[in-house]
Order: sequence, then C-alpha cells, then structure tokens
Amino acid sequence: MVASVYPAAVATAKAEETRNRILDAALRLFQQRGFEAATMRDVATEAGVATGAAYYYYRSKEDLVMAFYLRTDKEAGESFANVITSTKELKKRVRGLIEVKFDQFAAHRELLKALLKAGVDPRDPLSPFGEETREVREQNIAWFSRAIEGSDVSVPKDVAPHLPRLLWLYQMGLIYFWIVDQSPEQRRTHRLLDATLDLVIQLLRVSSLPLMGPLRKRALKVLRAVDED
Amino acid sequence: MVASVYPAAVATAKAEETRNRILDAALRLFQQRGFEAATMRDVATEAGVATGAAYYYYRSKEDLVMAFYLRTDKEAGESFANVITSTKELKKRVRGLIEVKFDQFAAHRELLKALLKAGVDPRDPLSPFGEETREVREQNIAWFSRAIEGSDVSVPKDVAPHLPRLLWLYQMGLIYFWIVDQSPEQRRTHRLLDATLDLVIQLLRVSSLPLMGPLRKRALKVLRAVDED
DNA sequence: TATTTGAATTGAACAAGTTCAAAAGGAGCG
DNA sequence: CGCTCCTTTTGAACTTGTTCAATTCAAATA
Repeated sequence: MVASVYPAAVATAKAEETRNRILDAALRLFQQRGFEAATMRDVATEAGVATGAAYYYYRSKEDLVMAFYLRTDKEAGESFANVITSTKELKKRVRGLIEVKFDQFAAHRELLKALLKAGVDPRDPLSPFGEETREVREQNIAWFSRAIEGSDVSVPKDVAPHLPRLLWLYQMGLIYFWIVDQSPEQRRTHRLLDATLDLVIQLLRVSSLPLMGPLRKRALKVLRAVDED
Repeated sequence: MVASVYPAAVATAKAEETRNRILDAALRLFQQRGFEAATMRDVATEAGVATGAAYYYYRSKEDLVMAFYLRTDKEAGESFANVITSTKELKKRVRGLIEVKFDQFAAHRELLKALLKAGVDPRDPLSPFGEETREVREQNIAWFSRAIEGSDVSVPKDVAPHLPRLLWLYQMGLIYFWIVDQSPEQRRTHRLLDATLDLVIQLLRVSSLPLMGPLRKRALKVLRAVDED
C-alpha cells in the first residue's frame, strides 16, 4: 500500500507485531538517549529480539526514522482536513498545515536530523525528493492544492499548476530550518514562518498586477529550468 | 592562520609534509575509488603512515574533505579577483564567482556530498554555517561585497548591508543543487543559474522603484527574523 | 500425522571509522 | 653524552552499523 515500507509485504500478523515492537523500542531509545547514542543492539534488546531482526524489518538505522516519519504522516490526515475546514484564508491554511507538522515532530526534533543527512542525496531511498518517497510527497502536495482551492487568494493561471509544489517546497525548507534551529522553542523558525508567509502571500497578490507580467515570466522560467530533463 | 585547520598548529616542517602527504593520498584515493569505498586504512597505507596518523592530523574522514575545500578556497583568490576586474556587470561578476567554484569542484563533485551530509547541523565543525568555518565564510562574503561595489546595479540603502550575504547564500544553494544534480554535465544547475540570475538582477532593479517599498520592507523583515537572537 | 516450504529469528562474523596507550624521534640543556 | 620533554608515529583494540549462514517455527500439503 505505502510504497516505501520495507520489506514490501509482511506476511503474518505476528511479524507485523514484531515490526511495530522494534519501531516502538527504537523511538523510545532514540528519544531517551539520542539517535547516535542508541545502538541497534540496544534497540533489538529493548524490543526483545536479536540484532539481525531489526535488519529483517528495516534496511538501516535511518530507515527507522523514516518509518516514524511515515507513521506521523499517516496520522496527519485528519488534522490537515481540520485546518482546511477551519478557514478560507490561504495564509492561515498554509500556516496550519505547517504547524501540524511541527507539532507532530516536536518530540523528536533531533531525530529528524538523521533523515536530513540521509536525504541529502536524492538517489538515497530516504530522500524526501527521491523515487521511493514519491507517494507521500504527492499526497502532501495534494493537501496544499486543497488549501489553495476555494481560498481567499486568486492565483494567476500560469502560476497555478506550480503553486502546490512550491508551497510544499517552502514547507520543506521551513522544516529543515526548524530541525536545525537551536533557539529556545525554535522561536527563530516561528518568526521566519510569520515573516515569510506575509511575504509569500503579498507576492502572490502583487503577481497578479498587470505590470508584474515580465517578472512572473522570469520566475516561471526558473521553474522550467529545474524541471526540464 | 586559518581557524579551521586541525590541529591548531603543526610544529615541525616534517609534520607539515606528512599532513600534506595524507591529504594528497586521500584525495587521490577518493577520486579513484569514491569517498565511501576508500577506507582510512587505505589512505594511511597510500600515504605510507599508520592508520592513527591520519587521525593525528585530521579529526575524521570528512575532515579530509574539508581540508580539500579549504585548499581550493585559498587557491581561488586570484580567479575571484580576475572575475571582478573583467567586468562591471553585476550579473557577470556573480556568475563568474560561482563558476569559479564549480570549476574547482568539478573533479570532486561526489566528494563534496560527504561535506554536505556533515554540514547539515550548524553545530558540526564541518558545517559551512558553523563557528569554525566563520573565517572562510566571511572571506567569501567579502568577495560578493567587492562584486557589488562599482557594479552596474544600484542597491537600495536598506538592502545594501544584507546583499553580500544573500548572494553568498544564493551561491551556497546553487552549489548544493550542483552537487546533487545528476543531469549530464549538471546542465540543470547551469540552466537554473541562468534563470535565477536573471530573476535576482531584475528583482534588484525593480526593488528600487518607489511602489516596491512595502514589499521590500517585508523582505527585510524576513532577514531580521532569521538574524535576531 | 509426517513432510515440506517459506517466513521469521538468531547470533556470530565482518567492515570500517575512531581511539588510545605505548613507542620512537628529535631538539634543547646541563 | 645522557636526560628531559614535547611532538610525531604506531598498530592493536574498540565500537557500532550491517550482513549472512544456520536454525526455528508454523502453516500448507500430502
């Protein structure tokens, strides 16, 4: 069902349970001791299995973090829907979607750094830009589509097809910043969110003005440059 | 002299030579076999020293890549100066500075991915945003200052103090993209460079227009949000 | 019920980055 | 020259992520 679960299929119910037990043990230890400090031997012991079992269900230590990421992502659907329903203001909707993520990740901020490192290379199975994560990525982008639909901001025709992905990218950037943000309670990230959201929305409004045509064309050219090939 | 050389000081000339021998051996092997495939034992053997010696001079395997980065950076000074002298057009200057980097890194593109991974965390000594790399970073930013000075683009007073760092950041983003770009000869990156440079320059020109005041203020607010604390 | 087969599990072995206590060099000094 | 002290070098040991051949288990099959 979800493409990036490894192994492709788990046959029995007992196996499914073991799989979960390992992930739970891992998350518990990662949170207690930190990702680096908790060894795979620790994880296996905590889960009551042999070391090799962890690798039967997960490709690597980072893959456990990816499993966490996918788990939260599944759980987010309801919260996302609530955000969209609660307001027609695009600014509030986008902020809402992003804050749902922050809330979910809050208890495991350090942990996600491991994913960040693995994900540097788009060819890595754990990259948020890679092939194996396409499904989650597209589902996430779809939420931004829904946020735009029926909102208070009218989007120029030529920009419209790109906007959902751009907002998703914007969100990824903020999450990246949030993960490495050392300020107390990640205040810098929240200030950055405020400031950039204002800017993004204003840019969207301004971009519809007739005299902004050329600038908009340039911006679209940038997108094409990245996409082609 | 350069803050981020490890260890802080090398006492004797023979030691300096050993240090270089290890780095040269490492780069040779990294290029031949790839960063992952070449082990520290290989590197030490190739350099004619014991394994431990590599760690006497370099903190980690990634630190060898950092040493490469610093070395090229030292060598870039002359090329940078040539770029600035060769034209008054800001666009060409910025493009020139960035392409000097690409040229220097060209033979070791894969290698830099290792730095990218380590540098995800600004607290990591190898992060381009961290404390230990401040000196190189500020020197690089200074080159962008020089590129702006006496160029064909007039910068609004309020934007001026931020622009060098912004251009540096822009360059870092492009380098990041270039490193992971799998298209033949990194064509996507070059197209992206073309398209975004046009956009950046046009944005700069437009930003001086009186009616752009509010938008500019918003953008500056973003910068303050990131800097404060 | 006995057999077979594939999934699940084990734990020892492996690989490679890193550490560290000990040894070797070598420069200055009495 | 012998001694001291600091730098440099050594290589075995350690750690930890990962692999894999062997084993157990349980369900389907005969």
